[in-house]
Amino acid sequence: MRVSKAQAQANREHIVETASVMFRERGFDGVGVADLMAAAGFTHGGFYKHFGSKADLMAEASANSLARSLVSAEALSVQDFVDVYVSRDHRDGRATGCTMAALCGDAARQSGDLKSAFADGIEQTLQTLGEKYPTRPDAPPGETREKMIDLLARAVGAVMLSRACPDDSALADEILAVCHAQMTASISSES
Amino acid sequence: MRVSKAQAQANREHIVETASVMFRERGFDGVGVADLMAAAGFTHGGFYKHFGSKADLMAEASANSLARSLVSAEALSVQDFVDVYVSRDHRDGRATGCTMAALCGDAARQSGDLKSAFADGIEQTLQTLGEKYPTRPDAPPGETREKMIDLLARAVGAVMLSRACPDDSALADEILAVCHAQMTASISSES
DNA sequence: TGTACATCAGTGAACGCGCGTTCACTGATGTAC
DNA sequence: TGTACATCAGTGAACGCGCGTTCACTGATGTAC
Repeated sequence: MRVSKAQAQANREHIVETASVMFRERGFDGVGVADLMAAAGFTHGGFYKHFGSKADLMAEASANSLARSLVSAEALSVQDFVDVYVSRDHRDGRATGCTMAALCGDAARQSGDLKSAFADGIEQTLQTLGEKYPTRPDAPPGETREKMIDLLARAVGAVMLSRACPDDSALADEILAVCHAQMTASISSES
Repeated sequence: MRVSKAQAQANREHIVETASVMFRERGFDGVGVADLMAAAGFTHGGFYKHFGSKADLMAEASANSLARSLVSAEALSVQDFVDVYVSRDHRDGRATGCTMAALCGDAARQSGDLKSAFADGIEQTLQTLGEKYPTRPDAPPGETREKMIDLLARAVGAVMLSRACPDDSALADEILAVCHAQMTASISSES
């Protein structure tokens, strides 16, 4: 049952989108090709008409969701980013949250292709955040970038540590609340 | 071939130790029971004489390496901790480095037992770091703990983001260098 | 202290199962005339 | 525009393989007398 070119392209995009959600929820190893294709509404055999291997899809789905997360980031101030990112909603919504926080631990053990996708995503995030950050007239060159790198590491670290704690533990919430406050203080002391 | 009680206990500890290294290197899903037992010098069948399941060992190995990492932390000042932790050596030595940075992404998807081990490890680390941190006489209660939570999140986030970048990328080194400098500035501005 | 027997850490074959991947097949789409 | 044929997205059975776990067995250790 051949399908129109446009439909095939739409199906492919739907598979990538489904994969990016499932990978964030369960990790790369926690999602099987058959699992994924069933969730997308297909049988597993057709997978290899679209992708060379599962590893190829992992890289493509990661690149996709890393780039996509910036769509919302572009509309936010740096303080808004912190509010949205270092929050219980984000911590509890792994499947639709930031790909860095969901998968950077797994990415460390993957191929260069996958890591390149992550590096590109990190770089784009730093650019987008930097453009939203108010710069002092006398600021040394690179100061904004340095602050954004530190801010991103704090945000990712806070969410990941909070997620590693039991679901209703006080520590999980404390990590988020404390890091949110400290990051907010860092931002406002500059502007 | 039965083995003496003391030998059996030593063998068990050796398996836990081997597992904690292999899990940090390859992730929980990347290490099979047979793999692990072979690396420890045994055949796989004996595994269930020591542990109820692979998940049980995952929790025990995590608790073990989370507690063990404090042995070195106890001898360090907070600045020494930052120097050792936010470094290329640590980033490139996943197998023998901090369990939080190696496995907290995986921990988020595991059972409550495993997450409890992580929460305990985080709590112990915060305690140990806090005891090393100089407190101002007029500091409000909880200030030290808040600073240590933020510091730990920054350290873990920096190492994990750096590890997610391709092996020889400039960005991977930049993240470490920038976060190290920012964290150092945060520490010295207080003492 | 010496003997007889129960215990149990470690062995290695075997279990069912799900994995990533391949392949012959189907039939609607796209194309050539 | 209509017909004949090639293309190829999607199907579903099948592949070899490694997974976590079980089990009958071995034989040195630990224990009871």
